[in-house]
Amino acid sequence: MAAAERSTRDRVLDSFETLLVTAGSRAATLDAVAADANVSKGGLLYHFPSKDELVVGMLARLREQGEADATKMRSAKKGPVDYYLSTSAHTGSDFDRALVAAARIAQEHDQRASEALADLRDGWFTVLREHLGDEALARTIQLIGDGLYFDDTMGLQAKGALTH
Amino acid sequence: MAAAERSTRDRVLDSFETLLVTAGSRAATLDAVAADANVSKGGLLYHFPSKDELVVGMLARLREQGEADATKMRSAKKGPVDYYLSTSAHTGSDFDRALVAAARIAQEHDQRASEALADLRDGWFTVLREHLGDEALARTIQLIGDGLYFDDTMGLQAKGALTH
DNA sequence: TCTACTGTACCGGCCAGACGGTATACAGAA
DNA sequence: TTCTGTATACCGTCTGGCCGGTACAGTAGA
Repeated sequence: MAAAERSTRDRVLDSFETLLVTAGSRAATLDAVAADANVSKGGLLYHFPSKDELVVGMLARLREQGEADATKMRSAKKGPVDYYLSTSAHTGSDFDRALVAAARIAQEHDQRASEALADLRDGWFTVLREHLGDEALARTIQLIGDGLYFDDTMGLQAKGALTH
Repeated sequence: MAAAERSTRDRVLDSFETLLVTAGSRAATLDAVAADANVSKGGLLYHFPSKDELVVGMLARLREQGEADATKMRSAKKGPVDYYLSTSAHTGSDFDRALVAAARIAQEHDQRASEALADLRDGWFTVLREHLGDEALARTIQLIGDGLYFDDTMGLQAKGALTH
């Protein structure tokens, strides 16, 4: 208990994301989230008064993570393209999980989630275009990244990966 | 009622897919599907004794559509690559809808749906590799197609599309 | 008469959310 | 330094509604 001093609030969001990713939105019920986060239902609802607030909180955290990622991408040793493609495939990071979780929410026609994801993609695209100086090429790189990401989140796994 | 003589069974599957795609799996309830298909709940359960059977029926139809698509791809005028990429972005076809619907189901960790999707992708890959004679290139083309597809199903829309 | 339904009535479980507690910490007053 | 008040961070139960599924009686057309 000394290390890993994660707040209840963060633990709840972690569990919400994990359930969304591993079991789908149907399974991500308040009870399930509370149980996974080792909080009572009442405790969960203290931090997030409704399920909708849980979504809002998750997306807010995603945006923070996204800004941090864009910064890392800009200053990556091997350059933004390599960074982008190598992190498009599943890395198992918290950011990854948040991304997939947001995608699940977006599918239930949630406007805010779709916007958050679109904004993230815009951010990456901006960095790629700045670096490459070519809009069409930047778009193609992004499509390949999307493809890698897609294959991975779908559990399809592209065997002959482009990266490495 | 003269034209569009679609069977009740097919109409139910259509509605199930449509609801999955446009509103997510949470919204695709038996009641909602029945209402959308203009069938009573009893009528729906006459054709599909359980929700699970609805999934099975949907995947069976998807596989049929998939085989037809691979055949069309092989004999496409402008070649398989053009056909593949131009149909990766949303075409609004029944096949498209079935594909996205299956992806929604797959996300709720449904093994059968994941398998059906993986088999479809294998089929496309085989055609691409046969035509191109290059495994790595075929894989890259498929990734770009996945990217286009991903962007589209996520409602992100790649503005400077490759297939314009 | 068989198929393909309609419509209604029901049930058990699950789910979001409401609500009434409880434990702890800290602050100011006496 | 003890008493009182208040805020924070929870716990656990309850309720009303929805969802999947059952049951069954009826019916129109081939």
